[in-house]
Amino acid sequence: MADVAGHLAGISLFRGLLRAQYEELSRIGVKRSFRKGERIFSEGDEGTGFYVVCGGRVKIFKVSTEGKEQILHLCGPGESFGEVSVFTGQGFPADAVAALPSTVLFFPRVAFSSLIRQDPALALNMMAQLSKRLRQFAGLIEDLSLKEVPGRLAKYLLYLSGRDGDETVDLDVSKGQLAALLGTIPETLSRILAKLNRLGLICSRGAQIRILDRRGLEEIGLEGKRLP
Amino acid sequence: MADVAGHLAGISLFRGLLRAQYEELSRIGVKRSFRKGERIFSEGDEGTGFYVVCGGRVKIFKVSTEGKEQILHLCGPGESFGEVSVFTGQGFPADAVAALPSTVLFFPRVAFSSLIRQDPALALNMMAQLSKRLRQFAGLIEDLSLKEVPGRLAKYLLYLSGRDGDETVDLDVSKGQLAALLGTIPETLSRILAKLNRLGLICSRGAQIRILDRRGLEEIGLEGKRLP
DNA sequence: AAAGGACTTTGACATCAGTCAAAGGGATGT
DNA sequence: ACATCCCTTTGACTGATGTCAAAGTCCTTT
Repeated sequence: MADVAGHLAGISLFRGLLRAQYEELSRIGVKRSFRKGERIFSEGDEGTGFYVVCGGRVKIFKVSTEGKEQILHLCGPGESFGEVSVFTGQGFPADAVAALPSTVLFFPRVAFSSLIRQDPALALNMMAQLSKRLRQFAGLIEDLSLKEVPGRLAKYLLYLSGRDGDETVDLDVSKGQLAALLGTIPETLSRILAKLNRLGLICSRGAQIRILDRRGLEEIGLEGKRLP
Repeated sequence: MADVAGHLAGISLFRGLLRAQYEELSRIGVKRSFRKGERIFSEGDEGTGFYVVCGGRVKIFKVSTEGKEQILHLCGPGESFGEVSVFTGQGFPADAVAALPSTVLFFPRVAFSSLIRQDPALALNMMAQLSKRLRQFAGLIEDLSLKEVPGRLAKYLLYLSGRDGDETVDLDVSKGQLAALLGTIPETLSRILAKLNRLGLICSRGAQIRILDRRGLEEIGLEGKRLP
């Protein structure tokens, strides 16, 4: 229990709450562990609550009838998922699988609802979380509909390097998963990485990618320039 | 004022509030009118509040550098938009334009925030609204990434006919706008409509479309079947 | 009724990206 | 060290969809 309460402090969804709320949260939160690849829920399952990632990584995704996968979000420690079904009462809108060995906290819907009713700060944090995800989804829609794959990849590389401020970025997911994140397939991703290498925009060796021409990537990822 | 208060009762975001809250809402809400095509806000504009549509229709969309447009949502009477920037404090994530002559209520951010802090019912309604939009966006991402245009169109036609329960549906948007909603262009939409006609799945005359083979549309829109 | 303009349709074409197949490379476990 | 498996890369090909251009249709305005 003390362990659970410790986690709560570092989770943005639970920032700035009253002491009593933390105790209540750690009382209703249930810790669950999943092996890599293990399924947490499936699209359409009844949403009996939502989750917060403690450790590992959880993949939220959709699958087509032909088996192609589109990742909606990769949730790392401190991030929540499955909130949507708490507030709409329908089934989960997507699948969730542990992309790495993962530990999560599960908060049952009813108990959490009554908690959120009592604490405006918790409600506002939740609205901020939902809004953030909505903004991210709007960006993904924009990318899928209005950018070509090279543009999406360039933007993603800039995003990764922006976090570190570094010229060398490490892909934190396999290339197959990166393809699913960018709305394409591994073969296409591989070809475009090769092309960016040839053009001297990047220098990639395995999961390590050195950015050689940031401006060039910006033209492709942000300004819609096409590859020659 | 009485007029404004009258509107509030029928808006799902404001359902089930205390009488005092309605009065407060009608006090802080500002009515604004827009001509057809008039811009309400642009992506990146500072979000000083959010909107509720009273009459008309508001288009929320993204535009690519080449000018292609992807509609995120068409907001009709009773629907809200621009909420995201209330809770994240960043600029609006997309553009908003009146698709028809429209009247909206504007709720300034700060005043609304304090209101939501006082009334858990309003907070829960807002979370439900955000969740609903999130679910819709997840569906759009799925469609854009995992379905081809015929599938998206078939699904949309089924959606329209489901509302009426009727075999004949009327497109409530121009075909150009429908294309932007489905993530394609008018030429492609036109060709696919022609193909569905040829195959005997529908019979379209202008904006009127009669569904001749519902099962066939379901195979295309829901099961990923390809057109011959 | 005529004229103008916007929306829609059709055709020819280019191209991006997915499919299928096979080879290459790297990690893991025996 | 070796074998196996999985991920990744490359090649040849196909197909869906966007681009460009022109013709057609509908609606509004004069």
